[in-house]
Amino acid sequence: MTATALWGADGIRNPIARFFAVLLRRYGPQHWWPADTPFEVIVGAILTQSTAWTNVEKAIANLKRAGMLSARGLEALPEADLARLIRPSGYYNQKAKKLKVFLEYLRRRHRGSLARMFRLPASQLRGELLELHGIGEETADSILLYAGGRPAFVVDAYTRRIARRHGLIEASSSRHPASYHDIQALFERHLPRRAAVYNEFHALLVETGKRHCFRRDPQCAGCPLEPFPHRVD
DNA sequence: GTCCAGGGCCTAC
DNA sequence: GTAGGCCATGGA
Repeated sequence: MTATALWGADGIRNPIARFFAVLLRRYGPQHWWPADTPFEVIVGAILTQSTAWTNVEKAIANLKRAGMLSARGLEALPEADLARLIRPSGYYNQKAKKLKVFLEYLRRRHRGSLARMFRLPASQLRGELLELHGIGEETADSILLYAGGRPAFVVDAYTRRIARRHGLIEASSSRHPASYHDIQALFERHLPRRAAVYNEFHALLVETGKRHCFRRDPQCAGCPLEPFPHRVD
């Protein structure tokens, strides 16, 4: 995937497309999501909530080592044992409960089959996932995109921060900060509606965010993205 | 010791 | 509707 293939060779008009091109050139394809199966993606999406991925890797490795990284495996595991195995990912009691809630939903609603689950229209599936305790908008979209291959742009803390600092979203009057939906709609409006594009872009935003876009350092030293505010409608 | 990470829920105003 | 507290480990 190249930016010119996506937007044509005659120059890239919108800042969002330019950001994508710059990041792809700088960091290359990110090969997300780092998981062997869609089920592993979903487990990872829950475990990575407000948690460094390195800690999630340890938890996933524990589950694999125990031979439990499957719907059947996790269902057979008492919640306390599950919590113990995922301990390195933090918030382990909360996350054990969240995983159990999802497993219950998968079994009851889709007879335990992810293939059945992903047969639902994306908007309906998103709505059902949001009903579950422990799955909010970002996790639901991560599941749709990275496990289901659906074009749902994922908005995470880095995406928000980068969009704000680089002027892609309105300098939020603190009374009306841009909502998840606003930011998602902004990106989706300016990108080809393709899962592969959303996949790569979000991964690249996280990569540059981890490197340059720190919470308490608006300097963003070394950031490859254009620093000045943009008007994006 | 302090800060932060690929959020989400709950409660109090 | 939204700000603030809570959940918790591990690396920098």
